[in-house]
Amino acid sequence: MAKARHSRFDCNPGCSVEAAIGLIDGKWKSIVLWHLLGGTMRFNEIRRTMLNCTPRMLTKQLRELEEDGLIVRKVYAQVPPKVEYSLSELGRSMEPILSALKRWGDANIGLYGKPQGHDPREAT
Amino acid sequence: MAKARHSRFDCNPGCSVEAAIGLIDGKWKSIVLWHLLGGTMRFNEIRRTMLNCTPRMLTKQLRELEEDGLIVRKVYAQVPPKVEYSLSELGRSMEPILSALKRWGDANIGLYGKPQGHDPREAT
DNA sequence: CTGAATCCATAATGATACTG
DNA sequence: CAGTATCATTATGGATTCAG
Repeated sequence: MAKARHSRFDCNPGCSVEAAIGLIDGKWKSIVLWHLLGGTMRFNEIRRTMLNCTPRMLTKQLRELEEDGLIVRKVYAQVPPKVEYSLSELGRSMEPILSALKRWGDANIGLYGKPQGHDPREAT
Repeated sequence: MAKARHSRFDCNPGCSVEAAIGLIDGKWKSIVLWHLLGGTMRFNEIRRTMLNCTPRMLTKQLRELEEDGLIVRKVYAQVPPKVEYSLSELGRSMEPILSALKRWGDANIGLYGKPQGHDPREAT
């Protein structure tokens, strides 16, 4: 959780909705988490799932997710570099939220052809 | 739904997670929706639940939610003005998401004393 | 009461190029 | 491969004032 990057608890102390949403806002966070539900992934592997995300942005989002304790970053000391990202326990506990988002999206905006193409549960 | 304010479907066509999250990001949207789960509310009534939200911001968020078809804005032609906001069917369908957020927040960040103080379900 | 108008500060995101 | 660095742009949020 590091230092409080989120000064967004100004709704009121009990507003946990705000707290929760604060961790998965940002343009790509929820997507990353969703993909990681399917298992460990490497940097470029994640990138390939969202080609419009620049490495700069991806790095930043990953770092924040890591700070918030939602994902785990594992670096292999080798050349070429290898870094793996996976969900922490806390991150995995967001599964209900992510699933709810997915279901809602599929039901209400899934107008773009078949909803999936990459259901994490059927990924490696 | 108006014109596509959300050009955030760049993950991939099936990425409904992104689509869904795109509708409730912003600093206050999820909070507003959460509160409206408890029933119709007026402008300042909503404001009082998040004192750090300026009228400008609240207006903007409400307009966007309206554009996206999540809430309904009802204006009474009278003086002083009276405007009521309530969830649309679509907005109400987000209840699972909002509940998931709330539950997660309560479980993982509810370190600020008793979680509620305003459970919409027990509001008027 | 429910906003709109204006101005401003900062944060978020993006493009591009480069590196160990 | 997994990032950094730099620059530019845009989006977001806020303060304040005004109005029907």
